[in-house]
Amino acid sequence: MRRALADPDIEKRSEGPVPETFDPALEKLVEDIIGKVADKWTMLVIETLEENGTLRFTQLGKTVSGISQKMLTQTLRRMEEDGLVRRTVHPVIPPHVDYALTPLGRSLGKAFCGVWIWAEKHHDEIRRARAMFKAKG
Amino acid sequence: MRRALADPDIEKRSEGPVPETFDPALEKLVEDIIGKVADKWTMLVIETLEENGTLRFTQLGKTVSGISQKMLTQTLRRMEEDGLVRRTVHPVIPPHVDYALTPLGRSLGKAFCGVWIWAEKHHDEIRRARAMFKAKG
DNA sequence: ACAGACACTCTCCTTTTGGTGTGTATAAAT
DNA sequence: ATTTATACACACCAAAAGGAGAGTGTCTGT
Repeated sequence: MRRALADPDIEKRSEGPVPETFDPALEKLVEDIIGKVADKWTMLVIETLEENGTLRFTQLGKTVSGISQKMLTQTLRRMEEDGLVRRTVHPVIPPHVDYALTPLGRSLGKAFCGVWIWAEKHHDEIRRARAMFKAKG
Repeated sequence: MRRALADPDIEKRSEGPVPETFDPALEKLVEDIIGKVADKWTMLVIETLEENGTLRFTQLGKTVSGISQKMLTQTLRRMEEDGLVRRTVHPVIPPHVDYALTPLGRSLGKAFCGVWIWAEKHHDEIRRARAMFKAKG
């Protein structure tokens, strides 16, 4: 993926993860999506909803450790816009709104799973790498 | 993963991606790692190095579309610190430095692959969701 | 009459992020 | 003597991210 390089001896020996069609607009969209879904809060919200099923706003706020109200609202809105969560408003008083993952959101959760597992699996290796780096530079 | 919820009827029906030990410090480390590796530039650099193998600084700059020199240096340093890339300095003049993925970096690339594939696979669905959201709100 | 619950919104402020442009060391080439 | 190439570092500045806290509407409970 991604063209370029003025240098001739690079190129080929590629084998990108996905068979590409090299549409620059689509590429931009995909990068945009990646930029959004790879957001820390998005990932944590997905994880929380995966584990707990449907949750209300304040419950989410308590569960996603360290998130501010503002960020929670913002994250949820964007996720709703992208079709990752379904927002259900029950018109009662006091207000009752709950959030659940859509199938799309759940599929993203699975895709992320690989990264979580990677992090859990390799954190030791990373800590050692950091120590080495600090020690020798 | 992650405790809490004052609500009793939540809890259980969990089944997190990874068998946890609930060490809060480790959890923080993992979140920190996620926060760093899920960075846009990190992902793009990994992808570029995966496709092209060893590259020099300026080649990377040209290949990773839109990255500034500053961000490239910064990203590479952090990746080096975390053991994702190996930085090799050839003491010649003019300077020659090249970068390659470590096995750890390559394994992260594979983990990310799932997210890339997800994005490529579902971008249509997302576009439709966005259109719907704009239309009805 | 007043407080409380809920799901926000709005404003203010600080921190972080990231771009641009300039400087540097050194030797070879012009 | 000047230019070129390389891999940055550093300083300055604009924009974006994100936290804190107050406000809002409406009904219920005291």
